[in-house]
Amino acid sequence: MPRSQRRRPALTHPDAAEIDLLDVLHALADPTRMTIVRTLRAEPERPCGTFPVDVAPSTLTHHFRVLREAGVIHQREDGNRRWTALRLADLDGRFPGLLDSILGAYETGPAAP
Amino acid sequence: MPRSQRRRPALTHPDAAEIDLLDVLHALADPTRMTIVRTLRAEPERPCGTFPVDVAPSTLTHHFRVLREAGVIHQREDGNRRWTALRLADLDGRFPGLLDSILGAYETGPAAP
DNA sequence: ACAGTTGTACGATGGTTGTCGAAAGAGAGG
DNA sequence: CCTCTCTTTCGACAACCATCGTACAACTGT
Repeated sequence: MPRSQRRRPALTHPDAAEIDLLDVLHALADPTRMTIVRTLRAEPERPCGTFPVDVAPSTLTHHFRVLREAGVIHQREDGNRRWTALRLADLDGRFPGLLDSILGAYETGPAAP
Repeated sequence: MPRSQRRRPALTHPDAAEIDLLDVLHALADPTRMTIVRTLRAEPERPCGTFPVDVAPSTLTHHFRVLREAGVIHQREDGNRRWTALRLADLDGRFPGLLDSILGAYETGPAAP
């Protein structure tokens, strides 16, 4: 039986119209989550365990939930893996240009010493 | 003796080059602070006590410190008052277009019910 | 059936945060 | 001097958050 038919808490994603800006900002205001989002922009979809972050798996699950409940990422199940993708269209539909602006600002580089 | 010469902890503002994006995002990811910044964009400078927020004065002081240490606002003392202003030029110099993009996104309105 | 892989759930923990009230400092004005 | 206004500091509190280890569940392969 595939996971999508299991009797377990399904992956909850907010509607595009329900995405709250403050939730998005809070989700992005964390170095680990920012790394996840940046990695995800370069590649359309990617399994959970393949992100260049240095935290425990359970911590990674926590960060994915924060991003998912904020409406930043989408996760789908496929066999044993959970594929993660940016909700680019939804985010850009609700807040045009915002994600590019924030990610672009991040590329400007860290603060000077 | 004016306040600027007092023996009290001076107002510390980070250098423009030291402004960290994650700190800015975290500072803006709060409804009270977002209201402060939005109010500040409409008016160039404004005394502390005149913001349309519904929190205790000590809480307001706390939020001003978060915004100031993130480099979002500048505060100067004048007699009995503390004038607060957006660091628009510094912010836009470091992260061009970012603040407009975020505030514009906020004007898009709250999440649908 | 069995072992390996992938990711989650739970419980705990130390740190951070938003909130407030009470007290106090500093200036303006009488 | 005394009082009033504006704002801060301190101490406290509950809530939240990032982190981890352990245990577990589901799928994949042999």
